Amino acid sequence: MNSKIKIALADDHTLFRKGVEELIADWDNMEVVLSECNGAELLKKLTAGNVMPDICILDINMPEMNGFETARAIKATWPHMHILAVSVYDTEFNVISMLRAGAGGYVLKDARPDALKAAIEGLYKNGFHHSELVTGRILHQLLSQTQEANTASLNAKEVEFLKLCCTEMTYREIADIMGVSHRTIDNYRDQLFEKLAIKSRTGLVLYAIRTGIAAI
Amino acid sequence: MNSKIKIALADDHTLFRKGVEELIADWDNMEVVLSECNGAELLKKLTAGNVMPDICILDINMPEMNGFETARAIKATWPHMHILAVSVYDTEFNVISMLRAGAGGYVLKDARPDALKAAIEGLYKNGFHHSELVTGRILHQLLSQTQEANTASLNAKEVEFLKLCCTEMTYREIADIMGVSHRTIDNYRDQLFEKLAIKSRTGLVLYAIRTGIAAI
DNA sequence: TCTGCAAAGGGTGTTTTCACCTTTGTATTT
DNA sequence: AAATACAAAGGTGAAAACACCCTTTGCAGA
Repeated sequence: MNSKIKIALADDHTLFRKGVEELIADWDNMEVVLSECNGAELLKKLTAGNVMPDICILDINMPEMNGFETARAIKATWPHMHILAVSVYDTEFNVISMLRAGAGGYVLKDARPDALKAAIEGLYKNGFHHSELVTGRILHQLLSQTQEANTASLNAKEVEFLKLCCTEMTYREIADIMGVSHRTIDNYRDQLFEKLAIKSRTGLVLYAIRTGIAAI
Repeated sequence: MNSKIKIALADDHTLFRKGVEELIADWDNMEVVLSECNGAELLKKLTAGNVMPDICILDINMPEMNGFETARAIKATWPHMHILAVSVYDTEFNVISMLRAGAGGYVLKDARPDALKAAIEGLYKNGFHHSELVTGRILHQLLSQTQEANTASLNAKEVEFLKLCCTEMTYREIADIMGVSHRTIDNYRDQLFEKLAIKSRTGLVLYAIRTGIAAI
């Protein structure tokens, strides 16, 4: 064996992160060289350049800088860095967005440890690793949708609106907070309905929470 | 040292659970004797009676049987069992409900490992363990509220209804699924509004997700 | 047996949400 | 200068959500 696979972790759930560190410590072909609580911290450490990991394991839902943003930022500077996404949710949207952002693999937090190990090894060796589950989901999604639509890049207004939707305020009250007419709020809502294939405020709330846009 | 503190885990996030197992394995005064993916499984194992842990660490958000239900069920049969609640969320409601359900301590998933260790040891020794954060929150909540209201013991119908609220179905559609009149659904909703001090469907959705009633 | 309570369901009216389509102002392109 | 594009905002009507108050039914306890 030449040398160990160097791994960086970013996850705001410290207990989870420490747990993963312990798991990896038990595997003799890899080691954790960086362990940060969010993407911004990890980027700082990477930029400092003291250690350069082979693989970054990123939680999708992080404060400050979430998994999507972090992945894009890392890929922008280090295009060959391998990224493994970790999340509690396995929605098609999450998986696809993370892969689009440059991740080479996707592991759920309720995966078994050997699945994590396999993902890390596969990612290191081949540059990607996908479980059958994820492959199946992605194929289904990519095939079943009529293209576009789900790119779902939301602008700042839409994100702010979505967050406010996750409260008991009516749209009129949200309009007041955002300083626009309630008609404009109607437009925001209708655009999001269209863009995200949603039909109700409840749908917006669920979407915002699942994607981590709303903190809950 | 006499013998190790025997710990049972119940958490549907396998990776997290395995991580905690590893952490505990590093501490020489305790050991994991049971590790299950939900409350129902844990109860089965406890009932089988082959091993009896000193402490049960329960995730609040589990499918099948969540932390609240599991804690109550365990306390009903083994009133002296110590229960440590673990959750991603630190809402007052979660903390208080869990303590009411019989938990002697509450740890967040983003806690540091030594906080977990301290909680386990404190719980074993004193029967309870509360961080200053949790103590402060509870005091605030208990003092600031005008009593009652938040007992919030929901019956099976209400729980089913809340879960269905976390979809894009209208109340009429929910009524069809539940096999009751949409008038009855109005009653369920109005009762929950009253009971939980909520004013809108969005509020119900947020409540259901925060408490783990809805899986999301 | 009577009483009272709780669950299921109904009536009615207001507010909010949703759908769809139009107008206005402003900035950018050609 | 004209054409284009887009965000903001208005109009209108239908559906859904919310509020409040009422009746029936069944069942448990005095």
